[in-house]
Amino acid sequence: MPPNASTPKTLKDLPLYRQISDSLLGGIREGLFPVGTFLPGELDLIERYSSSRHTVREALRVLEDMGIVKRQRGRGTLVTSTEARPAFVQSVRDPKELFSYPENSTFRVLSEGKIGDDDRWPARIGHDVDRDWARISGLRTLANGSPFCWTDIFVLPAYAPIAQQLGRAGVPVYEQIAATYDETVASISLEICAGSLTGARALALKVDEDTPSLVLYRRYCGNGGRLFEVSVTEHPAESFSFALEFNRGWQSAEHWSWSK
Amino acid sequence: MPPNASTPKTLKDLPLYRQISDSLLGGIREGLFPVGTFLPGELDLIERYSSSRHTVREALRVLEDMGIVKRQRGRGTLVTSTEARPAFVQSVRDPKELFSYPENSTFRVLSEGKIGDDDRWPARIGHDVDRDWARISGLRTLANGSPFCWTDIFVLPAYAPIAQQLGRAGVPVYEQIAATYDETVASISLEICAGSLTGARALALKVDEDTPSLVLYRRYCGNGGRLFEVSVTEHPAESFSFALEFNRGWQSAEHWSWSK
DNA sequence: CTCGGTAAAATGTTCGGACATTTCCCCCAG
DNA sequence: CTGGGGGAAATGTCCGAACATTTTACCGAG
Repeated sequence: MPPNASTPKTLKDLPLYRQISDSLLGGIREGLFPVGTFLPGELDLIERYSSSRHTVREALRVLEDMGIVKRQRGRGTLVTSTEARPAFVQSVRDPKELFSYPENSTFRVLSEGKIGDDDRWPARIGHDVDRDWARISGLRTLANGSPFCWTDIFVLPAYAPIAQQLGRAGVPVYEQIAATYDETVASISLEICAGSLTGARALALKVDEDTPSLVLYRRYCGNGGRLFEVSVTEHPAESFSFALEFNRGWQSAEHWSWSK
Repeated sequence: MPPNASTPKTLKDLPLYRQISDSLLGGIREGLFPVGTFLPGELDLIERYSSSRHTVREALRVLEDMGIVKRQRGRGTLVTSTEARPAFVQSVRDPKELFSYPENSTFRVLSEGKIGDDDRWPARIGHDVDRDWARISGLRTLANGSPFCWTDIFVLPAYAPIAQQLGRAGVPVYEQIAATYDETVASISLEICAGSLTGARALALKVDEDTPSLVLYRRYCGNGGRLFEVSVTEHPAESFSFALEFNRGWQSAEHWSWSK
């Protein structure tokens, strides 16, 4: 427990419009502005927070993007929810962040297989890589109890040396692998990070913990957007987003079975 | 074919920032600003469009929300895609819009059943309604080839008279049904519209075309947000969003089987 | 050649003001 | 009681300006 319990972890100097949106969200959750009612008008909020209209509107826009309120011209700002719509599109700079998920997230192993066994993976995958790929697992991710995306995880133990190198430098390995997969498809991104699996993930994938591996995440989110923009390198511009051809039948029920 | 082919359907007077974002998007698609390059700086755009920075930034925000560009402080505005991330969260005022999907959308029937046969539907559903519910079908919706959401469609032929009434007035029927389902769960919305199914949908649901029916759409999108806010009434504030309890196992593979 | 600092460039944040458009509600005429 | 008009209220659009923060690139000292 931190010494000063009342201060959030990163209070710092949040922008004013973020402070206002946080304040309003707090009021919504405390029942000050119940769902179904309208928030005070913008001019009212300007007085309450001694701010400008632009800043207040920016705060309201944050809440709207979160799915908390819905603004309607001529009517007002309607409170529609107390919980934010999960924002899964985010950028990560550190591979560790790939393992951080929203709270209350759980994972379930749906299926396992070996690359090549599966009609999901057409000939596009290089045959040399094919031999080394060890394991595929489809994970269904549940955020707050609701499924929101699928994650296919490929572990390449044979690439352990490269993985260690990737942990430090990154770029060369990326380019090496990027050359293999040079086709890009929207809304599917292939993500790479080096590390070792631990805990539930290692158990699910039946990989020894702490075994250095090159892990490729292929994520698909129903929203159609890239779930992550991986920037393990120091230069975010070089974040790779090469992708596999998306087999439209890849999620047919034959492939998915609950392991319970 | 329209008489004047070059004019969009609703040119009207788009806001300036929308005109700018459209112009920039056009340039991106024409190759003026290829994916991976940076857009001109904001000050540059201000000169090009003889506008203010606020308006230019608003235009860039539109593109960012579309997933076309990614803005990075201190670096610039990076072009990341030529195609917009599907924006499925929208409001509809006319029930007919519920039938309008993004272009290139297709539907596949995944399973059929009768309400009550399924553990997905707990006792929360009133038994009187239970008898009248005729058909359930789960549709997987593919937008531009990518699955993005599931739609459960319930057709209630027994409600045909009410459906016709709903087609005109709307509100009373809403209230009548809303009284039955009074619990609200986030991210799941039950949507109602009256009409008749035609074409592929009628075929998929094995319902005669043009049979007046009360159709309930229960949509779930991986994004966690309501897919539609249905406002068939004249007062959007009364748009109904009552919902069913979300059974977390409802998408287990046992229930989903491809019909091919 | 490497490291460090510094300046330039780009987006982010904030303020102030003005007018446009939509919605809602009251009131009055019929 | 019904319909329409008009005003009030609320959000949307747009302009101008200033400073803050981050990133990049350059350049000089060692």
